[in-house]
Order: sequence, then structure tokens, then C-alpha cells
Amino acid sequence: MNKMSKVRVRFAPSPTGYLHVGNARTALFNWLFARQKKGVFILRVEDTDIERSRPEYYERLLSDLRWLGLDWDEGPDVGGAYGPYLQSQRMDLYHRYGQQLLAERKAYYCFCSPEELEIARQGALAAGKMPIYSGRCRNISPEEAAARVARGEKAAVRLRTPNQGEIVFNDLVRGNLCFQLEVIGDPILIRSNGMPAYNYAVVIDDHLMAVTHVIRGEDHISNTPRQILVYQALGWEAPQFAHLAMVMGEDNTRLSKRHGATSVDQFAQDGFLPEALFNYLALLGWSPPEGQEVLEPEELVKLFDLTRVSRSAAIFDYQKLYWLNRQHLKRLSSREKLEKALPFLRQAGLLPEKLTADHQAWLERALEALVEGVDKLSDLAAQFELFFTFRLDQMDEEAQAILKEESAKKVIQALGEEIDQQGRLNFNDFAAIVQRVRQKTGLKGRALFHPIRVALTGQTSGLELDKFIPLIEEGATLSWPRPMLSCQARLNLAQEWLR
RNA sequence: GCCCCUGUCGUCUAGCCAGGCCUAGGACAUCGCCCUUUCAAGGCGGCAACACGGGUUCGAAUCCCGUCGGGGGCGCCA
Repeated sequence: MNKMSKVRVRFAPSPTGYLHVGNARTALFNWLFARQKKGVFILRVEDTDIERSRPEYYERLLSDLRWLGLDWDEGPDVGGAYGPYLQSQRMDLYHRYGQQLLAERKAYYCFCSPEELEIARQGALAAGKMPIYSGRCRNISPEEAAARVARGEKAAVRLRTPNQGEIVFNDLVRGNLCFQLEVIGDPILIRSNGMPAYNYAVVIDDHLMAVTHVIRGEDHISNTPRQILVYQALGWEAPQFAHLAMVMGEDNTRLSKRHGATSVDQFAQDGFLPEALFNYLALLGWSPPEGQEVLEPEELVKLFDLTRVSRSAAIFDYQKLYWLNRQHLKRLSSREKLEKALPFLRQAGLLPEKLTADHQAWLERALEALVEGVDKLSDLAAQFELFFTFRLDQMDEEAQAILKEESAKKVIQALGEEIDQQGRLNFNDFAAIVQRVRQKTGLKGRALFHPIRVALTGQTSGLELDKFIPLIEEGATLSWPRPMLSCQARLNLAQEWLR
């Protein structure tokens, strides 16, 4: 490869399902590498599996990638000088080179049926050998083969591979990798239905798209020698390869739905910030030189380095993702917090159709307090609902017990007197009132705060009271689908409940 | 079964290539303390790992061999 040439990498998913975080990580590493090298990131869609490819998955793929913050310089939707970027539109290319290889006798027609191949495969497996194609059709003369094809007989095209020697390549992550040719049979290039096989199409496309680095999952390691054989047959130079370790679930099996959310859109729906998932995925199998952990995409682009990618599989840790999500949530401005939270709040049905400026200002302050204690945006609704729900008849036993304490009654009594005098409370008022209640009752700490909390919220835990109280005081003056009660109203109900 | 990759705290990892700076560092989780006159957040601290066995060497987490464990591949899927 020409060292001067511009870095060109690609992400080549097949539209056969939702974007899995494992694949998203592969896309991310490619993207980071491209951006950091000021190269080109290509999106190519491998839709040659007619059985499983679906248009809706294609759309979803693009939107999931965009949500994550990845953009591509060339791709099926944005075009580019090396297109088309949909494999299904590149059939003539695959056939052209297929014909060339056939003419050069580097490839040959294979008339074996899938059924007989399957039987041979099972047999080899049972005998404890690598199932390798027998090469039965290798020596059918080109004339005979051509005649049979002309007659309409189904045929696949196979690459004629040497059966001795070895293929060595340097993996950017793992170093030198070596494969004996004995364990590699003649791979199918073009299937009998005319569609190219993966190991063939990927070579044609990568070469024609001038891809310089192939960064992909470890599950492709053993495909690599087959692909190199195709490069050699075509007289092309192979790109550099880098194989990333797999992403696993807690039980060390490949991450799957059983382990929880695994598709990118699920994380979006659960209220993870794209930059948090981005950050987490980058740290899964790669580490920055100075150990920084909370990083924005731009910082990651600067720091990324393929040589610091780890070679062993990594377990997806939801706890750490939560933590990173909290870190990124905190970094948002009030306005951004509101923007991000709005859909989740709307979903809970607690917002009026139209938000006034007062609503917005109030919401920004409320969110500022609420976001602190939340792992993901979808947890917000339950917390938010506490502003509106005040049901003393539904308190849990612990809360009831707290209210029923003798000292609690004193606290509530004193608090009631203060509030009646004061009217609407702001932040400072509340602090002063608590101070006076404390003096009156001689109580402090838990004995003081717990009853106040329960009397005002019906809950034993939640937002800090000095944040919560001013919020409900002000919120009570705004209109909501469900009313928000003021302190005074709440306290009255609490006193009633105690009688 | 065969081929390939891989193995540092529960988890993600630093250190390994250029052996002594490692009584192995950081982060998440966990536990304890402090702070806030509650919870959470935050601050501080604790617990916790070089898979095992052989070499090489004055000296090995680092180099070599083997064993065991984990993963991937072995398709007319990608």
C-alpha cells in the first residue's frame, strides 16, 4: 500500500436486523480512525442476502448510525466517486471480474448441489476434519463447463486456490497471523443464483473503493486468508487489516438480547445520550494513553490510536455505561437537558400541550435538580411524577411510621404554623423556616427532615427538600394536566391525615 | 473434531513490544467514613488481579515452551 495515500475505511453492515452495539463499535472505531487520520469514512451496505435483507432495516441502520454521531463521506445516500454503495447495485462488477478469473482459469464453475456439499461437510465434521471442498469440479474442462452453463445448468463459481503453502498477513491489532493453505478449500465467489459471496464481494468492493484499512470484528479473522487469495488471483494489493475483539455479555457469551438492550435504537429509547454510548463503546477495547475516561467525540478523535486497541474480548458493562451517561448528562446545559428530557416527559403525559416561557424556565430548574440522580432519561418520568402525585393514603409502611411518631407530629405542627404565616416559600424562606421549626421542636437531622419530607411528598426519599420545595411552590402557580399542590395544601392534607 | 485468536482486581483496562521504576496504576461496581441538619450527588479511604506449570535470567506481569480456561471460524450468511 502506498503510504502517502489517503486513509479510506469503511463500515459495511448488512441490513438484516437492527444495529447491534457490537457492530456499532466497529463502525465507531472505523470512524474514529478515519477522522483522526483525516481520511474518508465510507458506508457500504451489503445487501446481497436476498433472504434476510430488508429495506426498513436499511433505513434504520442509517438513522441509528446518525444518532450515534457518525457521519460518512461516501455512502448510498450521500453518493461518492466510488459508488454505487449498495452491493445489490454492483452486480455487473462482480460478474465482470468473475468472468476474468474464469477466463484466466483462476476460477472454475462448480456444479455440485448445496445438498451434496452439505452431506460432505457433515461427513468431514464427523470424521474430525476441517470440512473443505473436495475440488470435484476443479478439472472439468472450460469447454464442458461452458456448455453445461449454456444448457442452463446451475453453477457456482469457485476460486482455484493453491493447496500448499501459507498465507501470512500483519494484523494491526494482533501482529503476524499465519494460515496453512491446507485448511482452506476453494471458496465460492459467485453463488449459483448469481449473487456474489461475501468473501468475494468484499474484496472487489474494498479494492474498487480504494479502501486502505479494513477494521472489523474478530469473527472475520479466518475469512481474511480467503480474501487475500482473491486479491492475489486478481493481482491486487490487499489493504491493511485490523481485527477487533468481540463484545460479550456478563456470562461471557456473545452479547445478545438476553443480556438486555443490545441494539442502538434501544439505548436511544432508554434515554442514553448518544455521546455517552459513543464514549462507552470507544472505551470498550481501547484506552487513551493517559487514562481519561469521560470524553467527548472530538476528544476521542484526537486520542484514538489503533495500536492501543486490546486483543481480548470485552464484557459489556451496563453499570459503567450508566455512570458515563450520568457524567454526560451533567455536562449538558439547562437548555440541552430540557431538550433531551422533553420527549420522555411528554410520554409520561404530565406536560401541557403548549409550554409557556414560565413552564420552560420552571422545567429547566426542575430538570437541573432531577437529572442529578438519574442513570438514564427514561428514569426521569417516575421522578417527575412525584411533583404531581401526593397520595398519603398510598404511603408505604415506612412512611406512615415516620409520620406517626410523636416527634413527627411536633415537627408538622410547627411547620404548619410557620407556613401559614409565611405564604409562598422561596429557597431562603424554607431554610429559615426549617431553622425555626428546629428551635421550636429541638429536633434535628433525620428526626427533623424525614417527617417534613414525608408530610410534603408522601415518600421517604427523593429530591433534596431545599430544591423540591421551592419548585412545587412555584410549580403550583403554573397550569398542568394534573395539578401540582403547594406546600400549604400538602401540609393541610398531612395534618388531616394525622387526625 | 480441526484451524485461528485470546487470558492482569467482579467488570473495563494501564503496564508487556524495548525484563528491574510494579510491595502492579486508574475507572465502574462494592464496602466504610466525611460533607449536605434525610436520600442521592460529591470528597476521602478500604477490599480486590498478573490463569497454572516449567524454563531463560542476577532479576519475569513483561521473553520462550507446555497445560488449562474463554472466544471465534470451519456455508451457494455477512
